[in-house]
Amino acid sequence: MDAVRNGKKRLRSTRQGGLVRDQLALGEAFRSAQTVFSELRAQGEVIGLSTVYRHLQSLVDAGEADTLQTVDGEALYRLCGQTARHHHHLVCRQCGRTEEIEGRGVERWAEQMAALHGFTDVDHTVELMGRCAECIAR
Amino acid sequence: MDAVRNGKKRLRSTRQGGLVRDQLALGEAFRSAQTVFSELRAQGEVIGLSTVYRHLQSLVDAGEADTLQTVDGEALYRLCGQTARHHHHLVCRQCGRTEEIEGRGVERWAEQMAALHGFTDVDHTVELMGRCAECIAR
DNA sequence: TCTATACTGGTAATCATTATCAGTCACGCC
DNA sequence: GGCGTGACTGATAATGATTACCAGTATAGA
Repeated sequence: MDAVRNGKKRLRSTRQGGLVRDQLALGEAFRSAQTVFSELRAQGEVIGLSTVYRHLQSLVDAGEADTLQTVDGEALYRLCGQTARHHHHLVCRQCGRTEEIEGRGVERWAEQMAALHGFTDVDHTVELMGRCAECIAR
Repeated sequence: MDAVRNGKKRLRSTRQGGLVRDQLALGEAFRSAQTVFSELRAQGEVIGLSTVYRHLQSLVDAGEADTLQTVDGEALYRLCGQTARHHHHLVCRQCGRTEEIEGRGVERWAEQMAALHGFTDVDHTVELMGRCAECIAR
């Protein structure tokens, strides 16, 4: 980790921070740090890979971006709906299109399971991946 | 990947294959490939890291082991209940104890969500992590 | 026993991510 | 507007898990 970014220290707004955020804002789909970095560089922007990672992490910490892991362990990011509410994702594994879905059902189920086995402090990871209507049509 | 291990080729039973399997059979908790490797080496067994990875992967392919990813992208393995049935896990993040849980509820929910958004071929990742009763008592 | 070939394991290569650290720049203050 | 502090930047090295290579070995059937 890299010092405390969300502690008392005040944050600065920088060109690079804006770049990362804007780039992420461009699409609906989840993108990896490497991808965002390449895209920015391809546009001729001057920015470092570390910086991209840092800003993505900051966005996640601030609750402004969502993150999830691919099966091969790569982290993907995307700007989060203003929804501070807890939610899950239904991701198209072909085009990356993502639907935010609400999971009251799962939440309840998770709680039940936890209680049933005497667990507490239970977090849950729930992601759905499939093929969206458009990709099927194609 | 490393050639096709579950194709037509017949499999051989080897000392190393047994070692990996036995080691995994020792505990209830999920363990990483690196851990299994270290444990075996610590016991004085002669085995290579590549081999451990290969056998763990084979076990997963054969449906004899379960695998899941930690938040930092490390793959964990454990022998699977004979249950060929689809199931999920409730893992204690402190001691690693794991309960296999059945998720008819989630399955249904996942299907509903998929249908609702026009997705098909939907896979789901559902893992619960918390603290088990014993760890809380301590 | 003999042979074909699946399996092994040390080592090098990948690849995403993180740590370092000197240089830069934003921002509050005078 | 000029200054100083320290947060931010980014090139590079390091890390750590996993995979690819490949020559040598051992298994199972003939």
